[in-house]
Amino acid sequence: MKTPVIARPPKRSSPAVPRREPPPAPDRSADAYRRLRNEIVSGEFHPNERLVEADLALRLDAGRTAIRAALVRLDQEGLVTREPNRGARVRLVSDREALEIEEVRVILEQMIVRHAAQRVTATDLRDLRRSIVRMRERLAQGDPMGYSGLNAEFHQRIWAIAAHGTAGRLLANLKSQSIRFQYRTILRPGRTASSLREHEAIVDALASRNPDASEAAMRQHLSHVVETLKWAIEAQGHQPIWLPRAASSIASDPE
Amino acid sequence: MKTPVIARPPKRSSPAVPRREPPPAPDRSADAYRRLRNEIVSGEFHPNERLVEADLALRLDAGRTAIRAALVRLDQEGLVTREPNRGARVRLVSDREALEIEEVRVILEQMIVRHAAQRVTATDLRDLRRSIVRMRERLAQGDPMGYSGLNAEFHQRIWAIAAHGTAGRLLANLKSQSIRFQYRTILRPGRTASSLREHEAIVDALASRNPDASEAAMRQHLSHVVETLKWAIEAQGHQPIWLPRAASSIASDPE
DNA sequence: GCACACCGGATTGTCGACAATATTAGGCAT
DNA sequence: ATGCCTAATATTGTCGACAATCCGGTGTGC
Repeated sequence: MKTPVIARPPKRSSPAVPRREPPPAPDRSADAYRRLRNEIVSGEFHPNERLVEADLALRLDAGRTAIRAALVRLDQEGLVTREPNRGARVRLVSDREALEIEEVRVILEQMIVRHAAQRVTATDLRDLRRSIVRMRERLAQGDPMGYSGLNAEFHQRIWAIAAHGTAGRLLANLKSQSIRFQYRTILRPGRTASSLREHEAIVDALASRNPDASEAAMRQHLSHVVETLKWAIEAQGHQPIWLPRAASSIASDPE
Repeated sequence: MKTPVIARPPKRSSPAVPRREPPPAPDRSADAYRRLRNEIVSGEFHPNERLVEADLALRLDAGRTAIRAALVRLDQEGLVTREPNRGARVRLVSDREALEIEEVRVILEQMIVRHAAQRVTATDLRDLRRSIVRMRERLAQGDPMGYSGLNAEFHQRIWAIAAHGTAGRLLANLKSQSIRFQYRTILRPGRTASSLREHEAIVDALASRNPDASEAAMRQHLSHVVETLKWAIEAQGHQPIWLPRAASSIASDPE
């Protein structure tokens, strides 16, 4: 074993007298990563679509080096797959995997809302209620897409309140992987209305600062989300209208 | 929105008539990643130690390109941190973070053992019992390190039985991040013996194929693990004999 | 002695070129 | 037409060189 000595932490330039506001470093590499990631999660590419480094470099106006680094990160993140000498493609998450992801999400969110219940402040509750008001507006306007966005924001707000970095990171990552499925769940008729009611229940439980009640409310909500996801998968499986005939071999592809 | 068309999956060369067994591609890049990762989790570097690309390239006999890719992966994985233009260092996980990680691990393991209870086969049970026998041997020999290794193997075996890829990946990743803490928990007197008993209880519960009982047994086990972790953190905090005086500023470093 | 600007070495970030490998297309015999 | 071998192309993987940036030390004015 090695001598158990700890190294000094990196010395950040002490901001005692900040000479000048450091202009946000351009950092073309991280930028390319962010943009590529955005394009993938927002569905700019088809699942399994090849991601050719040179093309991406042109498209994102970045060097191949930056693209390469971005692809490595996205691979580790589970958004793309890379095979040696064969390049990268958008990772297709299977139905089974989507359910796995949702299952993990359920227990993580339960854990996190429990933390949130113990730390929530009056300000937090006010913000959450405002979110709900805006969701109600979208519901009234019949704007399920807008509602979905606010829904994501709502949950992220709870993550922030819980201040559980580890769980929050994992949840964010899982969400980005399964986002394609979440699009479909929006379309279930009547789902939005009940979702709103469940969110209200969660806020009420948080307001009571009762971890058990909060977890229960969250479980109630997420059980319906899982149900809706299963419905969406079923519906998709029976109506693969968007699949070219040749690609039907996917289902039978042995792996 | 885009035309919802799915791309064809990659065509693997059909192994109908495998002309020749493809010798496992050398793949120096992935190799560098594995070795660097190994050296980090096995404690070859101090926490916060700088990881200079050129040095690593020499040390691992790899190009700087490969090292660079490995560092990007390890960053995404949470084992190192990278700051733009300032290089990479071994990530130091704080006490708080270690507890967060363990907390997530607890709920994931509970979920996974529940799956395992529904899928466990006679062969699986036999293997688990063999693991226990070997653990008992190590305990008798007073070899806590060896026991710890078998302990890890035991849990991984359960992950494999559960066949929950998503949760398994997350657990493996969490474990590698907090491994430095796990070393310390080994030293708690009497812990090994009770740990063994708890493992036996888990196997018995799995043998009954009862998810609730299995989860309870796992919870019982992990609650003690958390307890031991807290003990280890406490003990360390009061005896920072291995900390150079100057580095005591770590605790007060605001971030 | 202190604050500050500046310089030199060390290290990371990026690019272009080339090698290694996979994929496709074409030719040819059956 | 089909199957198989070979050549041509497309794409990824790697290296070396250089630019950009950071860190530490040194000198200077006050």
